[in-house]
Amino acid sequence: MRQKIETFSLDESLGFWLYRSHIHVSAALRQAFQDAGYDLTPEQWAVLLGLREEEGLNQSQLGEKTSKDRHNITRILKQLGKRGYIKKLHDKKDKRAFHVYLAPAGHSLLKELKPIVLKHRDRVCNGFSKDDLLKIRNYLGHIIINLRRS
Amino acid sequence: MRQKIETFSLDESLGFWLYRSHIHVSAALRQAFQDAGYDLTPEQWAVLLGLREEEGLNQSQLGEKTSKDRHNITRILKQLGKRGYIKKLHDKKDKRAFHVYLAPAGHSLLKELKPIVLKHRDRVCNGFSKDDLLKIRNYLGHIIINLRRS
DNA sequence: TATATTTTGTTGTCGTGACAACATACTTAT
DNA sequence: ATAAGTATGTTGTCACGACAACAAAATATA
Repeated sequence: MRQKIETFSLDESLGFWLYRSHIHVSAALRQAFQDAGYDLTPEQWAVLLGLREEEGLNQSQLGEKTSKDRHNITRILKQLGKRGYIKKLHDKKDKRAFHVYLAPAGHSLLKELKPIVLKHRDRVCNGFSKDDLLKIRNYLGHIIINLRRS
Repeated sequence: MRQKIETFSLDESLGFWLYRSHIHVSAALRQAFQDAGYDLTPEQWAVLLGLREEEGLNQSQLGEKTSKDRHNITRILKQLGKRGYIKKLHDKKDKRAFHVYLAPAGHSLLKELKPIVLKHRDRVCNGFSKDDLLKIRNYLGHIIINLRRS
């Protein structure tokens, strides 16, 4: 009769594998931007992408979409605004809120970065079938759901 | 004849799913520590765990093990040292290097946190079979390998 | 041996994630 | 209508990831 050994290690930790893989993917994208001469962080990229999908969101909604809290969204938008990639318009009814849009420079940037990001994606996904990618996505979605409600 | 549409979105981005799931898992662990009255970050936890597996590593090796660069290791160890969880001993031969060890308080802490971490792990892994977990680990390992060599 | 290169670790800066405190303004309850 | 509660956004602090610059010491090379 074998006793169950309740222990843990980094290599057995799902959370740590998520950390590791995230770090690597993020670093590779950062590097790809840098190599191409763009001074853009992966986080800024995510916000731009979120914006393109749904322009006119307010900052909270944008944060929800990109899994960032409003504090961080504020600062990331500040960076993107400084570079002229986005613009914020006041909500006519709600004087607290803004609607965030891509500025023309933002649209251009997305187009310019497209080949870089596609190349990066191919590199990350090398060796995976469509089915693999779907499975990974489902697994990760499952993990997130596991943590949703207290 | 259907044309292939080369586009991308956050939901189709593997990197973004990794980001999202990592953020959720990390936040849940941080919260679990906090709820139990421990002021410890998931990163500090990872370093302690790495140390327990292999005491006496120097900082570079510890960084390699925990996927952190030496700059961050320096500062995380500073935090852990302040709290008395680790100790650094000079290498006899190499005057630049340290060997890092768990202090008694560090060993105690690991024991105390064990049930919290196991509970967290069960929550994250809820609904996954052993086989699922192995597959996820392989997928994530594959991604990391894809990014290893330029 | 003398010089150049590499390795180990620290410090400082910036961007980001977590969090508290705050101001403003919208919403709900009484 | 007034007050209480809630939502939006900003700012500040700390910890961490990325990176540059640096010091010290080991190693390689001439």
